[in-house]
Amino acid sequence: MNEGLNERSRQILEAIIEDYIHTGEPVGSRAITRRHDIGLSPASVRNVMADLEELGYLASPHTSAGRIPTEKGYRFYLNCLLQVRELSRQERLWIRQHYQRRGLQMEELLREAGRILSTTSSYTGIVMVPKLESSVFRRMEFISLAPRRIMVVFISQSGMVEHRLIETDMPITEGELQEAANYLNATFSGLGIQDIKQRIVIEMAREKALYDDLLRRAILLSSKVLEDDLGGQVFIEGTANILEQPEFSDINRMKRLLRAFEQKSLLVELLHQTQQVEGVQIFIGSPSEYSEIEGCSLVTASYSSRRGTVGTLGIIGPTRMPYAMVIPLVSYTASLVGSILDNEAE
Amino acid sequence: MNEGLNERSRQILEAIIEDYIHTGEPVGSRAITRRHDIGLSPASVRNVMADLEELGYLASPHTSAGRIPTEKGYRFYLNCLLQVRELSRQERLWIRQHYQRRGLQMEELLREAGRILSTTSSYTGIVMVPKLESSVFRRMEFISLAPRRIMVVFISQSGMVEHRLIETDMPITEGELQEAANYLNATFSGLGIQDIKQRIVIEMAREKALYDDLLRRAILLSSKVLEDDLGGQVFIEGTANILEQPEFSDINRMKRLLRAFEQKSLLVELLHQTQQVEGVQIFIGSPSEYSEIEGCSLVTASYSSRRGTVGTLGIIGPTRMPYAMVIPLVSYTASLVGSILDNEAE
DNA sequence: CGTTAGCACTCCCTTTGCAAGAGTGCTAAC
DNA sequence: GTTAGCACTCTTGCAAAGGGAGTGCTAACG
Repeated sequence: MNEGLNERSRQILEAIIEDYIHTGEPVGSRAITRRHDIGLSPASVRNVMADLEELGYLASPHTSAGRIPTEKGYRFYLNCLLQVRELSRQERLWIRQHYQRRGLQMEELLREAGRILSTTSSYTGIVMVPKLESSVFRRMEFISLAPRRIMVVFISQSGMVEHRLIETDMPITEGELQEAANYLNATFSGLGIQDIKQRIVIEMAREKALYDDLLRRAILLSSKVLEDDLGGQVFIEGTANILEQPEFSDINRMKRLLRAFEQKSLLVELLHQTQQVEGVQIFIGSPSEYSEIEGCSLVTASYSSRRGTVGTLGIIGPTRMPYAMVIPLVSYTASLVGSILDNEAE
Repeated sequence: MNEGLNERSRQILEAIIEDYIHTGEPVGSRAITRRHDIGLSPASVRNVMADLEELGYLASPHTSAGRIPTEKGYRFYLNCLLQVRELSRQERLWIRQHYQRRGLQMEELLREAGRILSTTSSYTGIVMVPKLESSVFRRMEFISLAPRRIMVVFISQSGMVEHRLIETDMPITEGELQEAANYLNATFSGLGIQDIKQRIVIEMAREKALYDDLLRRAILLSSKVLEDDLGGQVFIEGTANILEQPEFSDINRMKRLLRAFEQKSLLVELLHQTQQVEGVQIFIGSPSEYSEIEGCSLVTASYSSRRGTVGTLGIIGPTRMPYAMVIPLVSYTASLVGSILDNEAE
């Protein structure tokens, strides 16, 4: 775990990273000795820094600048050096106060969570709406718009609402629709979407065996509704915030990041990856792998309600980020959102 | 209409504005004589330019730069000089092809329209979803989530779907809800929301006189649903596009614009203002009035379906914008969206 | 033998000065 | 009325110079 760094090296590495997080400037040996009490002269610190650079934890932008942490440096810092403090009671209270508006719909709640994450961190908040896949069916309604055009409204246990338009091959009357809905609601209510999909496949297989025409149609309808992935939307709040960071004074970097925000697919992918994992996840954008968010970190955590709905939220900011503040914020927000979802759905 | 400018001044003003729109650089007298055939020497052009500057149509960034159009200059250009060509059949076809995906829900259609506006203009597309106020009621459904918690799904004639959560003072059973919905649907279907609101006020007034408890509740429910403004959302698509424009190499301007995009309220206000007007509207952001979008222009047009739903769409870009291309694009898009809405709602 | 002071060196950043270029406004001639 | 000529202004680019910050090395110190 300590990766062969002795106590002194670790201490100095930590000092450098924390100073760098604080100022954003490369940090030199003298600055360290001034700001931290390590009982060494700048020259000694320099020796250690040279070692750390050789080991790949630090880098220097040019010969006569100070050092900045590398990706590897950050990783080590996050794994071994950083101790995340818990939020104090006051801080918790302060965050909780932002969520006071009750009776929010799920979508609004999550958007709000993104906004709050963004403003309290002064970075960009990012919330992935739960995939319907991961939720529990409550009810669906069919509303006939035209003989062959049906609006389907779909509600999950946790209060997610999705609607979509489907077109049928044959006209269906309102009455038939109503019956179909009743049948489906009675059959599927309380089941996970995954299970329902499987059930549908089975039912479809013996479709011809169904003597009841209506049931057949109901099954067909529901399969149409569920065939596309619902949900999985991403809210990004506070885009402008992150651009205040000095690392984005480079206008091209800024544009690249904005494009990535607009695209969203990259973020969806990343968020989805961390979905399963318990606790706070930190993803550091490397120039090689995810160049769009080079220089950025994603701090995320999954939230979930008791009903099993699962989504991810977090913040995205420059890798040079006060993790000691951000990590508990994200973690607490995730649990808060989870419990609000539980309450709201009652 | 010609505001006292003689033919020559107008010709030169047009030449300057068009050159400026094209290059983005202040344009000097020699450049004019080279690129346009006006049979005058640079010196003569200079005289005219000095006059135009005096009259407020042009300005010079500094003594020895060329001239750039002022706001007033642009206005005159738009009113008197610019002749908007119609789109060719091919161009229409080309745009139409982007809208091929059928069966889109209204929301998705409008978002898509924003995206298409953005990519074809290479500026930022902006679409205001119709205010529910302006639409015609089709149907609502109540879905009971908990004894006192009801999800209301609201559908307009043009296929807009809104849902919201309401809480009631007293528990209502599913059966009662169903009856209430039936009653409201029967009573209000086909009426404009405005009318319905009035009706509700009247009904509420004689609430006590209603012996039927259920009807009273139904009215109460519907008033709760309609009390907040629904709709009026704004989609902004292609933010990153506009930032490619050289006028936004100034990073602060860029940030200001992004903040305005995030805020949206300013845009909602502007779009709402132009809602009533027929045809393409152009709004030029002035440093005095709407400083957030200083240097930007909004080119908008209302779209409407036969059912009376009305929204606004358009693009936002730098004031230095090829209006001859953008205006017909916006205009055609508005009519296209209108007619798609008509078809989709059938 | 680890630590430290001293010092030369490197590199960035800002300032300064200068020259080139573009465009104007004015005046005088056509 | 139009145009050529010219002095003037202002920006832009470039190069040189100076200051500042920080390093790496070496030699001395405890």
